[in-house]
Amino acid sequence: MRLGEGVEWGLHCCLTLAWLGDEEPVPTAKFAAQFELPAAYLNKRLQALVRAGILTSNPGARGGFRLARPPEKITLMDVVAAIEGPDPAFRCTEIRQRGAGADAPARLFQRSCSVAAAMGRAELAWRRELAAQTLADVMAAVPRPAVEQTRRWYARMSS
Amino acid sequence: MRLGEGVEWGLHCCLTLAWLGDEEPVPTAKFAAQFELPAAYLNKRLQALVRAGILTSNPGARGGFRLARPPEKITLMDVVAAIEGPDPAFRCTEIRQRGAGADAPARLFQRSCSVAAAMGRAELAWRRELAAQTLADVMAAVPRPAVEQTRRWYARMSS
DNA sequence: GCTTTCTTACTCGGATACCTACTGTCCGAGTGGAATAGG
DNA sequence: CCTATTCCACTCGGACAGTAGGTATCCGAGTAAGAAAGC
Repeated sequence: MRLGEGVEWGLHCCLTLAWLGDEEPVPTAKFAAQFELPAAYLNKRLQALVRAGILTSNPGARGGFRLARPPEKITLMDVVAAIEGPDPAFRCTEIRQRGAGADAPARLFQRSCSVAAAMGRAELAWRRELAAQTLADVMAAVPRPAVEQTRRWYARMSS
Repeated sequence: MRLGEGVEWGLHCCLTLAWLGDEEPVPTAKFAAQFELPAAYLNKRLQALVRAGILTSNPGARGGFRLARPPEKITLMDVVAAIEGPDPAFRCTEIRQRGAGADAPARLFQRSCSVAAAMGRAELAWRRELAAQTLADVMAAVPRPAVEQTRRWYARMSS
């Protein structure tokens, strides 16, 4: 099982937007320079966040991305779902109904597969934990000097 | 994010072994027939379970797989970890240290990345939920007639 | 000085290539049980 | 009837091909800000 790199990128970009405040939008190129990432591909991921309503984008000169709502109202689940998509990690293909179960009465399969149910409970726990943490919570865990370092870097870049 | 199909296959095979009892080992071919799966590939996954100490295998005629310990002592986490590998789903690549953070004092990065820590908490919740459920628990959730159906199928195959 | 036009820089969105990892197949080696031959 | 040999079915383990999805790049279209030209 693997989460795409885009999740890490998206979270760090949102975090950067959060502590830069809402003064001016940040273009993809700045994020790409900050983290040494491929700009075009990063842009694809940020667009996914826009489609999910987490970011807003402004075209044209001095355009870029902003948070669509305050960091307290953006959960990690929002970001992960926006980038990874809505599909569950475990996908039941109903192998119980194939082969040996093919000629069994359909009544046996009305209740959902117990294996899928158990895996689903675990995944639900994961989603709940993600939904319980907001961008603001993560911000609070970052030491002040690191935040200042980023702020200074952005101030230097915009001059 | 996606879990490989092997997880579903492995769980169903273990479950089948659990309620067939420990009378005689089940070869890969029978599992493959039961679920209509490619035998050689399924065998690869079962070997992974053997390496992890969940199953034991007997070579030679009338050989096959058995559970290495009773179902109460096999958690879903054991099976998932054996097949999916030990790597975490979210992998922190420390992008905070690249670009803008490259010339920052190393002291800023002694504490682990807050984003990785938050994602790690969610993943821990997932693992805990998996570890809290044993094969015996999942067995208990399967209706009796479905179990009988499988038992009959195996009885018919071994004759 | 004010308005209009033009230029520039940026985002958006799609099309495309690449590459990793998952899926699937094949084959030779080794092993244990059963059948067979010999005593 | 007992023992030893042979044979067969099965697992083991690795090598290798195919495929789906994630990664990465490029380019044209549309848009907003600023510069330049005209009134």
